[in-house]
Amino acid sequence: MVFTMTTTSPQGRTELLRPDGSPVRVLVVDDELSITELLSMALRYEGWQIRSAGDGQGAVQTAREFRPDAVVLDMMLPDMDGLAVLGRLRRDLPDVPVLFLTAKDAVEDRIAGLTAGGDDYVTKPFSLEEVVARLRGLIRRSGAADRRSDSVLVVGDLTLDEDSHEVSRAGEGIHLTATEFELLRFLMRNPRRVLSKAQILDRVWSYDFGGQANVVELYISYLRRKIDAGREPMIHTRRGAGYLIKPAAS
Amino acid sequence: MVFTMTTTSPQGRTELLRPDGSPVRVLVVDDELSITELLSMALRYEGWQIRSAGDGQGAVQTAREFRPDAVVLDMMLPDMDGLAVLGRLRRDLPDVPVLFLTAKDAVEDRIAGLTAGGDDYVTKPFSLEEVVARLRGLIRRSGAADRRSDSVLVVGDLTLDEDSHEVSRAGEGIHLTATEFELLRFLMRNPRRVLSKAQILDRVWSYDFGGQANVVELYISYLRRKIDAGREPMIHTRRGAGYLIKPAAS
DNA sequence: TGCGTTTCTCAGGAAAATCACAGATTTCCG
DNA sequence: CGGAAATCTGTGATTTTCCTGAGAAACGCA
Repeated sequence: MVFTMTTTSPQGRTELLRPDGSPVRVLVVDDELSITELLSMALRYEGWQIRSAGDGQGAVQTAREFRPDAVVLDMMLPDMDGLAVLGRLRRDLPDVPVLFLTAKDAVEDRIAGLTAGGDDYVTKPFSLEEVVARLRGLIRRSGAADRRSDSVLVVGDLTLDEDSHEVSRAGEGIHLTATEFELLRFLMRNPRRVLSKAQILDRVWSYDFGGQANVVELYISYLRRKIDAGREPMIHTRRGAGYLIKPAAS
Repeated sequence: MVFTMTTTSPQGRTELLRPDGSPVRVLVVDDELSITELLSMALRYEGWQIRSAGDGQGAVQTAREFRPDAVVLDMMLPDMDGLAVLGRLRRDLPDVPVLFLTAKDAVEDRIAGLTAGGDDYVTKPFSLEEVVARLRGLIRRSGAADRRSDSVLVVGDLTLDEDSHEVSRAGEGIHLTATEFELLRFLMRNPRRVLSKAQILDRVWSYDFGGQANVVELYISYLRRKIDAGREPMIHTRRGAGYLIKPAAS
């Protein structure tokens, strides 16, 4: 199936659509309600259609009739092993890409071989930006074989490549740390739109982050040094509201 | 049949296509479900169309109607000998190339005779990179005999010949061990793209590897000594994300 | 069998990234 | 202009991630 990119979202964001123009469908499987709720909300915000399940049984059943374009699957389910669920899912939907959720320390053993099939995983606790980015990648790549990968975000003379993790402004390469990269990606995916510190914290930092809220200020400061240094600034503060990024020209 | 190479895959990777533009078809035959699953997933990711069978009977039957462009065949099947299956397959598809899967300790001379006919084999446990590479080779050669050049990967002044296993940078030959070669091949097949340690491990090491994840770091270190030694580095670390290779120029 | 090569584990150390804290600076508003 | 609130940023502690030397074990080959 070929997914297309359009910029017709009400937010003015780029979003993925199925060939018939209907929204992408994602199935979320996790036994913790708080996680499925969190993910459902974040993914709906992407304009996707979400269905969720709390166990393997439900997952297989829902998948059969919902026919999702991608699945987010917790490896630790009450009724069956993540791999068993995967097997059943694959029987009905042979090509559906799967994003696994796994505990930080359980990573190495059972994930073996899974990323080789084009699937991917994130460790708990994750950040929503990470999940969304990985899902977008999976969905994009699962599409028919003949489309250019549109993995580059552009705002003014600033570009960010999600595949190579390369960032450059006015042609000049810029090195960013992992957190800086995710923050900039979030900003660039929402250009000209004010994002509150709370929103940023919720999206870019993992859901169990317990630190001081001013990390956002700190990382905005880091980004400015690297992105805006000496140039016309692109990152702006809206005092009392948040931050936004926009092309330097306007 | 002549297969053509295009670079239009969503990953920006080179991929094989049949003359009519339809995907290459591969039949996977193994009695262990986990193996057929693993291979199916990995080969689908190459953009190929996969069908699998769990025994000789099913293999012959599936082959008859699926008409694959290549077959991956475990020599150890429950119902019939690998040779018998081969014979039957050849009756319907005289020219289809076969990649044999064999146990490490299996008698090699039996295989040796078979591979003389343009077939090939890998021993279990295998790495996916190896299987994919061999299959690509078989399919390519079964098509037209005269597109040797396609077996050379080039990134900047670094070249790697998948047929002769020769590697050179700036014209200077470099000796690599088997593992180093496979790692470099994987990197070079995905230039300018960040590959996580998990992806690399899943692809380059055999599916039953149970060791420490830092072998990847170790072999990256080895490669750097040989590839980047003294020169402008081509292998880059994206801390917290993975590694990527790109031409020294940019 | 014996020797050189290759693969891999282990562990120390270096480097980088993350973040808390607090003082400096800016903005807003009366 | 003055003060309060909000934001910015320098410093350094802590944690995470990565690199690589040394050596053990497995392998390949004569």
